Amino acid sequence: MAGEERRLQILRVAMRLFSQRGFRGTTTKEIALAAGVSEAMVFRHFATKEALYSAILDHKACLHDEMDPLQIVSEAVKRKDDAAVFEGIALNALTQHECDPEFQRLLLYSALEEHELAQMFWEKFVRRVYRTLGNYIRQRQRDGAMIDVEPAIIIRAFIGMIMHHSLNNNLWDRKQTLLRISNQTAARRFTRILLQGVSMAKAHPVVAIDGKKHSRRKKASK
Amino acid sequence: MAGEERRLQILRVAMRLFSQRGFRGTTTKEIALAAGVSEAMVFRHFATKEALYSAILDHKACLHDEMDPLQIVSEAVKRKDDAAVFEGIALNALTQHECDPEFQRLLLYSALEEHELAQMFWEKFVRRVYRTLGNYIRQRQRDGAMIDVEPAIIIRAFIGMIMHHSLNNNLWDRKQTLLRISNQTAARRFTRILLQGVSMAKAHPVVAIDGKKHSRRKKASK
DNA sequence: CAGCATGGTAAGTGAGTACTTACTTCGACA
DNA sequence: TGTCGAAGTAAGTACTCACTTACCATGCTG
Repeated sequence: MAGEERRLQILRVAMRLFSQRGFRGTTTKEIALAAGVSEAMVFRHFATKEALYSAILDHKACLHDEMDPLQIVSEAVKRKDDAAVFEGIALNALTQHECDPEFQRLLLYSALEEHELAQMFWEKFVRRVYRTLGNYIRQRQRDGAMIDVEPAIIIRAFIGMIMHHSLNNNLWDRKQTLLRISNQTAARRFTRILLQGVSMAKAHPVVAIDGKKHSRRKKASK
Repeated sequence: MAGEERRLQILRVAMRLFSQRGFRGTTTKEIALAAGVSEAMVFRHFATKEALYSAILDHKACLHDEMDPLQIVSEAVKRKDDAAVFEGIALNALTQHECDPEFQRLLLYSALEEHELAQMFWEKFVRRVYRTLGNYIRQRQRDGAMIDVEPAIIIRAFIGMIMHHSLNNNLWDRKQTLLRISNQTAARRFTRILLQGVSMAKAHPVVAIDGKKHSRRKKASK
């Protein structure tokens, strides 16, 4: 097998094992075995185990580098179609997490182990999401379409729903015993809750036991 | 130092180290050193490293066992004061995560490493939250106070906001550069978004569980 | 005082672990 | 055909790991 080809193969195998067992939990021998070569070959292609790990995170991270999450919904952004914007982002994220559950595990491991490349991913990717999506939200607030709270809070609530749902599906509750819905449905429902939650609609009436309505304290905020 | 006392001391030290570096990333020698005893003492109190780990998770988990998250807001539940119910739960969780960031890390590590006790925690604690909070939500749906979607979705959205926010604060963005708000504010804002998001208000007429009539988008004009 | 339970340690042990070295195989091509 | 370089390996090396053994010290009790 040619050099570059083998290198990639080892990389892929290692990626799988690292994501399953973490950095310290995976031995170079196991990687070699799973790749069908001797341990020495692993060290011919990657100077150290650490270098192999870094190569993997680099490889993964650079895929996400190019991707601007708002680009995929740029049409909807232009139309100011909030539902399409948020649903698009949600569906895209959920689908990606579903197709590549390795990545989430890898990222979590590296965050826990405080690997610098996890932080790099955060700086580059997450920060950009907060910036670009934040800009969009600010725009919509100026339009009078959304309540005037710090955009970062709205983003955190939204990303929280999505990430937590993904985390549930491929870490905690893989059988989906607590909640089994399609990504489409999840994206639609979460978006609906978020958008109605930040819309300008007046505070919702709370129906009490006696059936009387007493409006909740004037928009608790501030 | 007396036996039981030493045992607890080793447990606490190990808890700290395991939460920082994970199970495989922590050596028994380090634990002994940090506890100021010889390695042999660790093994006098805990048969194996695994047993020590289990003792820790047990210790932590049993604290959470007794705690019913709805109990803390039982007054509000009786009054059917949704805002107080959800805000109380959120604030309680956020505060706990802030006081004891070790626990979240420990739980994440053990979930990634597929330790059975992480699953036990999930089964016992999370499942109960979904059950009891689900019952409350169903009640409120019958009252006509909340939209008729699967309660688990609402719960997932809510817990997602909270957990993700905590995870941000003590794993990804400890300096809180992206969003720095008090737990009170976070609880209030998240609750507001959720409750308005699931209220019967007509802000976003997304009819159709069946998906027939998608007449959202009406604010394009602005 | 002997006996012994309790709290403690120094110095191992064998099984890994990351990484190295010295060697073989084999196809391309001058 | 000879040789050169790249793909590949078996068998180390030096070290770390969880766990053990054999022993010490103190103080309590009959």
